[in-house]
Amino acid sequence: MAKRTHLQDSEPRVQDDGVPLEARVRAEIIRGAFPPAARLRMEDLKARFEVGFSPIREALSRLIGEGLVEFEPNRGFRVAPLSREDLLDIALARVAVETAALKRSIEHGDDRWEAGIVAAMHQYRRRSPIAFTNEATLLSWEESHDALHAALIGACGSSRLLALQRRLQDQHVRYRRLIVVKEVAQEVHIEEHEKLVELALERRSADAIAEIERHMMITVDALDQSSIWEKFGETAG
Amino acid sequence: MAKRTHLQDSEPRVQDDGVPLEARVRAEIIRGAFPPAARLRMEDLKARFEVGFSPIREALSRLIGEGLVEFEPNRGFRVAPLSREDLLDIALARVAVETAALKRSIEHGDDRWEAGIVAAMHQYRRRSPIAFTNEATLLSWEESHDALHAALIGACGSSRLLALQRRLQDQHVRYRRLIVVKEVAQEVHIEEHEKLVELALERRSADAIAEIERHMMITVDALDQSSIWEKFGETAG
DNA sequence: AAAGTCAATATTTGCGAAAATATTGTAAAT
DNA sequence: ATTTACAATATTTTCGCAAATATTGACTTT
Repeated sequence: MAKRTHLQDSEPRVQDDGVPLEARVRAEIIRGAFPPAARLRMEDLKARFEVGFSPIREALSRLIGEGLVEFEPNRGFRVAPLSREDLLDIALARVAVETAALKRSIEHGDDRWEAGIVAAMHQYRRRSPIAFTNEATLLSWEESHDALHAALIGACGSSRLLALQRRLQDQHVRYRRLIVVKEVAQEVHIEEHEKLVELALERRSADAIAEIERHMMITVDALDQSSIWEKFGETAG
Repeated sequence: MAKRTHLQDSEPRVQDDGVPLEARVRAEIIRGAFPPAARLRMEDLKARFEVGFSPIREALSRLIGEGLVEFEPNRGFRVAPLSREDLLDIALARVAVETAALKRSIEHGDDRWEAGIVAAMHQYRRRSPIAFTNEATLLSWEESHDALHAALIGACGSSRLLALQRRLQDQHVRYRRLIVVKEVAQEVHIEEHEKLVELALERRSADAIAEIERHMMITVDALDQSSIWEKFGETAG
């Protein structure tokens, strides 16, 4: 008889089919369904996603490239760990990618680009609630927030810069989800984006870039003020 | 730490086998062993690399994230296609990543960083031959060239920027291999790098960045002067 | 005790058959 | 001649077992 090792029965089976397995696993990781650095045992995943070994290994292999999963030969896959240092690295890389892309967008963007930003900003404002009562509200807000950032660089004309921004943002979201978002003062957050949008539309490249650099530290600061890093055994250097 | 107190009596085949399959496939693709956009049939790869389906699919899945392979569900994998537009995109993204990393390196680099650059420049100069008579000469030159670029940004302090640079460089190399490198005037090429090294060591950030931006167009220009794009059916807009 | 040995167990990795899906080729209908 | 239908073929994709490797634990030796 197979011996029961440790069951990970906290989360029920994920069923959403028709969606590629890779997307499903990615969503689970970003959502934080697995603890950071958790081992991803094949048997567990097989049961959870109700597929065989091959598709799972393939999906995880893809997610390595997205920075969400790590791999060591013969020792399997694990969720990418979280640390303050890593978050700083993400913020750094995002600044590099996103400022370059924004600069180009500001140079080349037409009125369609402008309209996209205005629309995204509107939706983001509308979806910023007083409080996050349920998960749907949070997800809706997050989606509009990320869409605004995407709209701002939408005219950069580089598929690679766009893809990199998306990838780094996914990695960033894992950290954002660690804080009870209540802690993020909504008014201030909205104002920052309004400022950023304004600068972009006025084609004030340098100022917009400076704003992004500042903006990217929000998550770092918020997490520093919580006591999250201690939980991960981080020395927070 | 895996301790090996008693040796295995038969040392396994160390030839190709010690190298992970992913690295072998990547090398083949970068080398141009498969034509751009070529379909990668499972049976073919299985025969070529002498492994089963699973390891191949896994390796290819990883290479998607490196931008060397494309995938379409139920239609399999293919080598990432090449085009002038794509090369411009790579150059663009490289400028974004590499200038950000170089700027930070110049700000934070210590004498160890400087020494690394000087050493890399020396080796690069030594390995630049009058003519590329055989493949080994080419590979040796390429390695030293890429190592110099890595050394320049080595003190940027961001593992993500370093990884991105490496990844984009791999993609870039596929294009560089298209030209008979003879066409690249060696003296000019060396001089450009000497200039770049000089500016970096003198901590002239803005000038060094401008030099990189200019430098990144070399491959584009060289390929434009050849008639490569027509071969790919490119309109070369 | 502490460290080493070795068997028992757990887990990952590779393999090829079989299922699922796409592509091609042929013939009938418009 | 062009399109449609459908069978025949080719290819991808999944699955579970078996092999390879890592981990655990009980037992011996120093």
